[in-house]
Amino acid sequence: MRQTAKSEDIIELVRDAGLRPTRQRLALARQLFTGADRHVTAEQLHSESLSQGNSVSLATVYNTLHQFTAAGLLRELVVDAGRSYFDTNVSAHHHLYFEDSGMLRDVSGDNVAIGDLPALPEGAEVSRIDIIIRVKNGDTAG
Amino acid sequence: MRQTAKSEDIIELVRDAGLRPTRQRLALARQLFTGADRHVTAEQLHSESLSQGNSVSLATVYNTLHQFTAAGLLRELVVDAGRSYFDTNVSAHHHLYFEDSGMLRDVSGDNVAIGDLPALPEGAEVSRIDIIIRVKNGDTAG
DNA sequence: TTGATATTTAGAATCATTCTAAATCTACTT
DNA sequence: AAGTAGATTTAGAATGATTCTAAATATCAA
Repeated sequence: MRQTAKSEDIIELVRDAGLRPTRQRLALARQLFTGADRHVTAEQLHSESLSQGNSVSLATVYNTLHQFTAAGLLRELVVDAGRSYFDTNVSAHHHLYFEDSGMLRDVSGDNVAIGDLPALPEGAEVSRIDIIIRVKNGDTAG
Repeated sequence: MRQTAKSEDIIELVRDAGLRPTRQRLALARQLFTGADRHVTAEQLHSESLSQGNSVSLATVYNTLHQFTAAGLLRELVVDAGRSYFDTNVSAHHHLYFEDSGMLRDVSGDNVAIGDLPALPEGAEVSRIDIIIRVKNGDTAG
């Protein structure tokens, strides 16, 4: 779990990502990187922003999520066709996905072993391995 | 690799799924289940149908893909936000996803070992484990 | 053959996401 | 502190995949 409470730290975080520390980006970074790790959609983050009094457009939320992802601050998760989640935990780990509620929970990467991978074509390189354990019945916050 | 060439077999397949063997469904089943295993999108299957002279609407392609999936004849794959693939191979296996070309290739399930799963909440049950190995650079048909 | 029900279909509707072009900021430079 | 180039934000339009709707058509048991 990440813990970045101080304002200066948030400014640094954004600046280190090569981005100007604008009001919008700082507010979003604060939402994402202060407190426990989270899995959010663009819509969720947007409405959360508005309800906290941080006025920001949905387009900017999308832009920012992608910029943070490109900078390695977030990881994009594809668990559900037609909806992207962003994970603030970028260390090696996998996911439990509760199909009923749409909730996600992290699973330690240690619990899963990848054996021999098939030979990859010339020049190919593994960019990431996603493991999603889909669970039905059972409602748990995540 | 599945091999279901004969017409009677295709009719049986559709009927066993609890569906009426209509012209559209039979043509789609033939495209999907005759020959080697495939990974297709609705759009792909639709345009392939049309170019083979099998007139069918896109809505019916979507309906049919979902009905076949519910019947266990297909498995839906979520590898890319905003685009669903359907896999004719429903046995236990995983996937290599070529990010550049959007191509998929099967990986034997034997090569990947899942260790201790985390404790699931009361009543929860694993419905499926998806493993996607994302590959960049490297163009291979799949 | 007929009627009940399932299926197909065109086109509209939806939903997440991206694009566009104009307005507004940020951070240098004077 | 003012000027300015370039970055950022934004409303609203556009896109693209998918689903919905309601009417037309096909299937099947009797």
